[in-house]
Amino acid sequence: MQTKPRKLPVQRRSKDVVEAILLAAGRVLVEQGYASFNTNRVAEVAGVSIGSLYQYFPSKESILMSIIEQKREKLLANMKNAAAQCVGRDLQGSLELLVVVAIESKGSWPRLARVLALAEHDLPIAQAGLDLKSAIANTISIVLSEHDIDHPETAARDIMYLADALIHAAYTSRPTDLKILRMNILNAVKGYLRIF
Amino acid sequence: MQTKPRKLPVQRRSKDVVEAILLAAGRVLVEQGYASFNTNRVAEVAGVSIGSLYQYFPSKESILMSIIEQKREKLLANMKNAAAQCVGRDLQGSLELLVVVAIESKGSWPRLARVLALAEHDLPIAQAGLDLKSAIANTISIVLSEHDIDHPETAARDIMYLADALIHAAYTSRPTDLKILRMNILNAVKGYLRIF
Amino acid sequence: MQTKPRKLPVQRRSKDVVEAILLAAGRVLVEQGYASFNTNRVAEVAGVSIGSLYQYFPSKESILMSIIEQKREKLLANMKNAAAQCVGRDLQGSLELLVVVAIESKGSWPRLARVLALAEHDLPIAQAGLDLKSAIANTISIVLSEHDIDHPETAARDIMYLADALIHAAYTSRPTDLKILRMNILNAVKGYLRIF
Amino acid sequence: MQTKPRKLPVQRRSKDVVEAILLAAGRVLVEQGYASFNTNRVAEVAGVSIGSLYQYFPSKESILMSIIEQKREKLLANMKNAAAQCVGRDLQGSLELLVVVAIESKGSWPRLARVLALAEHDLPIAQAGLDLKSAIANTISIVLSEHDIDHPETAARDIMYLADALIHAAYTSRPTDLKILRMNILNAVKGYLRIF
DNA sequence: CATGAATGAGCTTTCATTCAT
DNA sequence: GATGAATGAAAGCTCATTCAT
Repeated sequence: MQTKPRKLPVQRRSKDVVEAILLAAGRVLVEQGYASFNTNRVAEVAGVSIGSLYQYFPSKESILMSIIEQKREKLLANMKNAAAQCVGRDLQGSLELLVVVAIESKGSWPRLARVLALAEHDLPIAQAGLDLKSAIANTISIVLSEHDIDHPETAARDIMYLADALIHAAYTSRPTDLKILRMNILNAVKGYLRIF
Repeated sequence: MQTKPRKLPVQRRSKDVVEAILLAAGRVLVEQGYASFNTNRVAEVAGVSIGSLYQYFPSKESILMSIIEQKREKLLANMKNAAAQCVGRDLQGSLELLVVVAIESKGSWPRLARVLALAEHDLPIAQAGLDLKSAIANTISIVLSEHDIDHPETAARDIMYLADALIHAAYTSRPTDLKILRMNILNAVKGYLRIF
Repeated sequence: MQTKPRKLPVQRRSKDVVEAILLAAGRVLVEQGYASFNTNRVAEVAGVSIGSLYQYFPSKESILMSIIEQKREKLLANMKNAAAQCVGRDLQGSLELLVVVAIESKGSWPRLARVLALAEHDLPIAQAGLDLKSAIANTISIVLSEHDIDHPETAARDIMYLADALIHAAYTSRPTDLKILRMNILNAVKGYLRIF
Repeated sequence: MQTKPRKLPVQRRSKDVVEAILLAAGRVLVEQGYASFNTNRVAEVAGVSIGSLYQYFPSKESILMSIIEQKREKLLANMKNAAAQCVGRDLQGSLELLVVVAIESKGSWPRLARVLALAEHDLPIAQAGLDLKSAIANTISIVLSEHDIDHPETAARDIMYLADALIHAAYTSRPTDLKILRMNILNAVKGYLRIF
């Protein structure tokens, strides 16, 4: 199974098509579920012919991978940005920044995040995706190290999962007060790190 | 789509068949992934004819639901048992008990637990499964109420997700020290509840 | 494919079972349609195990054939009886008698009669059923001969179909006045035979 | 169950495929019977892949419906045409015209007509098919009204069934003299209508 | 004989992918 | 490049029939 995009979309038009496909794929995943996710549907929703879809994505799986990478790249960028702003702050302030970014990122597509997690299980390990995940964890880990947290890598990973879980829980039930959510995550993280 | 078991396995033999199917389904989910989960494969792994599978499960989805219910029923029983032992204890001691039970339950099939949690979103709402989830949350919620925790229902739900996330994170990377895992969860929970 | 009943039901109990199966088969055909007619369903509706059903009917088709034969035997008996009473009457009176019998026979299970008539084409030619059909036509044909009708065999056959068609038409739309139906059939038959 | 054609065959090629499928379906129905009618067989006989079949027909049933509609549309057109030519004629002449059309239509596929009648029993009520049936009856009914026949709707329906029955009877036995068939139907109809 | 669990061929339908236009 | 009709492997599911109990 091919999983790398068949060609890099260099031209303007190509980029639009790729973007439309990824958008449509996200919509299908969220609205119809992973089991109903199929290339014909995606192409239709994207307003693109199935032939064109295969021009840019060599397989169904490659579409999923691309979405995952896309989302992770964005998250990584945001996280790096937040980490940069952490310099000079205390740990509590730093965590706050990171949590806000996490909520903003996942919170804007909470259902998609969940479906992608399911999809990732089914995918052949895509190094690109894993590398991004590591990079994100690493970004957090560096912030933690600067405040002398033990096992910063493990802690970073745990914190990511922990935040994800609470964000998901919040968006699963109805109306979500983001302030409270932020506070809850922060408290859990601080508890985990034993900062009181 | 039918999702209720077609005939209740009353006889010994039937119970064996149903058990074999659920076991096989779990193996397929864990070893081959959600996308490869299909009735033919499950029947084959279970050593049962496809016809027999459909005698007991009216649809592919009903198998998933049954596993989820089975696992949740066991967890609920364990949780109720733990909750009973919580009477008279302080909050910290109670939480410790509950966390241990959660780790023991999910920890014995961590990968399956994860796939099921994610797969659930792809399923038509199965009231039985949801009810069990509520019942579990409720069991925790009652313990929390006895110690005057605010919003015990929300807290109970969040704690469940939080614990799941850290258990999953722990089992995803390799060797897991259960004591440390327990402590980490407990700390996060205590932080979430603002008990220091 | 086996089509003859596997054993003649000599004992009382056997007769009941056979009767129950034929009755159930008729109900299934009428209520669920030919496509939904299957041995498991018939056995269930009959309150008989699928094993027992196959004790008395070697195949699905044999059940259909048996119903057809059963109904035809009854019709044949009634027709013969009517034909006997025709002796000495004029043609018009004779036809009236036969038409009344036809209406009474088909009219008591019009929907089933229709399905069976159509289903018969799907069956391997069952000599028993065909023989009965011929016998019925023959009974009519003899009456016709006695009044010097040309081509009495063809006429007999045509009259049968003609009557069936009008009976079916009548029962397809709602409330049916049997007197009018009888008159209509009689008029058509008389027209066909050119008796005015 | 889907029953409406999935995509309208606008292009030349599509039309060919749809036509091939309907033709093949008719052949299978006639040569192998309703019970042996299945999509794989139809696709094979049509020389089309099973996938293509499902591009144009969303279900097995939709194929049946399409044949029924196709045949009825043709019959309706012929009937309307005949009815138009009836203007100014006397009743006897009008009936003759209609009977000729009926014989020509049904007579060209007598066995198929029968199987379709059986199939129709199993189909969810397809409004299109029913409407066509009504339209045909209505066409006849209008002709009858113009000659002051009582209950023209009922009479129209009865005549349709009556003619079908005699056509079927004629084609069921061997060689059929169409002139005699026409005369027989006409006589029966005239008898039914009490025109002598 | 009665039972009904078990079987598996075979049917319906879907969907990833290709390729002629 | 774009298109979308066509393909067919593969999945979901049914049901006629058998056979161990």
